[in-house]
Amino acid sequence: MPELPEVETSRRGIAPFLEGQAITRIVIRDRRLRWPVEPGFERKLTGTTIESVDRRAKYLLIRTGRGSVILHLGMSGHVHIVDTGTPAGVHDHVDIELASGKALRLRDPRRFGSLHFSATPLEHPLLAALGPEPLGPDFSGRHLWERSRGRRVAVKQFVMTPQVVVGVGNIYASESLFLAGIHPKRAAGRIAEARYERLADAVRTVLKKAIRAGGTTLRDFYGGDGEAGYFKQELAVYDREDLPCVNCGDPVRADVIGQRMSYYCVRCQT
DNA sequence: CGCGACTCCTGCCGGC
DNA sequence: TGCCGGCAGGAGTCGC
Repeated sequence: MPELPEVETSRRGIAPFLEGQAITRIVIRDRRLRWPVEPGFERKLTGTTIESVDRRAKYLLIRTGRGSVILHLGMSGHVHIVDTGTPAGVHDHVDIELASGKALRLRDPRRFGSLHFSATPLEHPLLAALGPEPLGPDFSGRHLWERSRGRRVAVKQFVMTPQVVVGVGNIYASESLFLAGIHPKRAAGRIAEARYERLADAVRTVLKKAIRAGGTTLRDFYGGDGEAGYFKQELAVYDREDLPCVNCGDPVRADVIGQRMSYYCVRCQT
């Protein structure tokens, strides 16, 4: 669920409920996330007022007068707005209760997500070394080309590295490489700058499209329907093993690259 | 430093 | 129908 588009969709969904609200109480039912939630987390935030909800990479940043909540949803995390006092499910680990009577609730069955507090979140060790935002001004084919010189890893793994560029997860790596016509196993250091320009364009195109589809997901999300994937219909290769390539009709291949399942067209991607 | 393997955890799906 | 193995949209960490 939490690809960059879904995190961005969540941000847009929750921000109106949070901004300007005082935090009245924080309830943590299970501190065992990817890293244990630090003692004193609640104390540092209770009584402060939320100024904005931002996003950096796949991290949500809830900014308050005293510092920021740094929230990562991992593989299975969701945030949603509930009325304070709504009974919590087994995997509803954290509530941030607001003066309005609403609460931000974090649900994360696999507990791969994380929750931190920092006065200077962009300098936090988890965020300090991150690469550029794919939809921001610092991301380009030139950037990918420069960073990939001398690298022998498969380009798919390269483009999924958060220190290279953030927000390109397993789905969008496959989709972007298909759109750019680049074979996912090709060594990152052996791809010309012009092809990286095409890849950068493809990443931007795919992510923007997914964010638009994510807007639709949001309604389902709040309706408690889960994220019945409307953007799933738009996927060209991901999860389409043996189905015809939308471009040439050859069967889509599925293959493990760097311990992650990958999908591509042998004829269209070189 | 780069790279590949491993790790955390639960839910769900397909196959038998 | 029920059980079981395998796999899942992330990414830090470790050993070489």
